[in-house]
Amino acid sequence: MPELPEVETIRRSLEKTIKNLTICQADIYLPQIVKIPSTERFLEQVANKKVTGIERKGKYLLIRLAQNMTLVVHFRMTGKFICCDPKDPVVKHTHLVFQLDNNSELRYNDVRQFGRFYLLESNDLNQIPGLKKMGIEPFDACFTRDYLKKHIKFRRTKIKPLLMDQCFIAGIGNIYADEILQAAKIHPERLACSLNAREIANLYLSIKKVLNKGIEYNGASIRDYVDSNGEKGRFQEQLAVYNREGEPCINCSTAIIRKRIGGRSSHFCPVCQKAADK
DNA sequence: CCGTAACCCTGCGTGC
DNA sequence: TGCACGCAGGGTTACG
Repeated sequence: MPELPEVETIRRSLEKTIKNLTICQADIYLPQIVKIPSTERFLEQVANKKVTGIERKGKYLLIRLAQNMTLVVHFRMTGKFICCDPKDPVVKHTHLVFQLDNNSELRYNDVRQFGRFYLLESNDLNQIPGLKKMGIEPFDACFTRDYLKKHIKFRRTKIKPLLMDQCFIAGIGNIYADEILQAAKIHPERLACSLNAREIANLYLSIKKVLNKGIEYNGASIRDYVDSNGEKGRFQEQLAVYNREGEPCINCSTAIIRKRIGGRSSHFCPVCQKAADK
């Protein structure tokens, strides 16, 4: 499930493999993957476009093309790119194929079919609601401890769902939210407005530290995430709480709890991450 | 503003 | 061996 560190890893690998290549043509095998424009216009407009750069905003990947066009990709749960030889067998769940001018192919594979593609003029990206409403980038210079403090103070929601709210901060999903709260020693059900200055400072540092570590380890390969060269990440070996229900806490050996919070399964240490008194 | 739930979809684990 | 079922998960949308 590509979150910020996984998408950043994909971005970096694509920068090496497809930047400055030209897309000769594309084939769509699952039309619903392409949200904007129609499949016909998509195929027509993407053909013969040079890839000029690859950027990331939150969990979105932005493939910049010639003539001021941008191909936007959201991987959701199981989407991935595969760079390969055209002769390589087309594996199951391949929904989109781009033929490149160096006789290679970039294939989009997505078991759950939740991922989405958009092809737009670069100044029209606000047509994608998730980009228009996107919150601050955790590595933006404007994201400071004071910024976090200011925006957290009046929110009467639980801290974990807030961390995962893409309108609040961009790029944090279920895995990294659990890991960030563990690092900050904050219970996921604490109300955001109840955090004191010390806790907000810890949370701020933990957001940066955990996301940076995720990038450093090339993302987490839970289930079957791989980058566009088929490389697995190693962050899953560093997880302190996620997917560790019943296993001992790395600090105090207490069994890690799993609980549904805000409709998502959440993992935390009941001792290190104390709940607020009711 | 906040919480809950449905929806999209397939693979996998479980129970029979 | 195999079927039926429920669950997982991100983001969007609907509703109270």
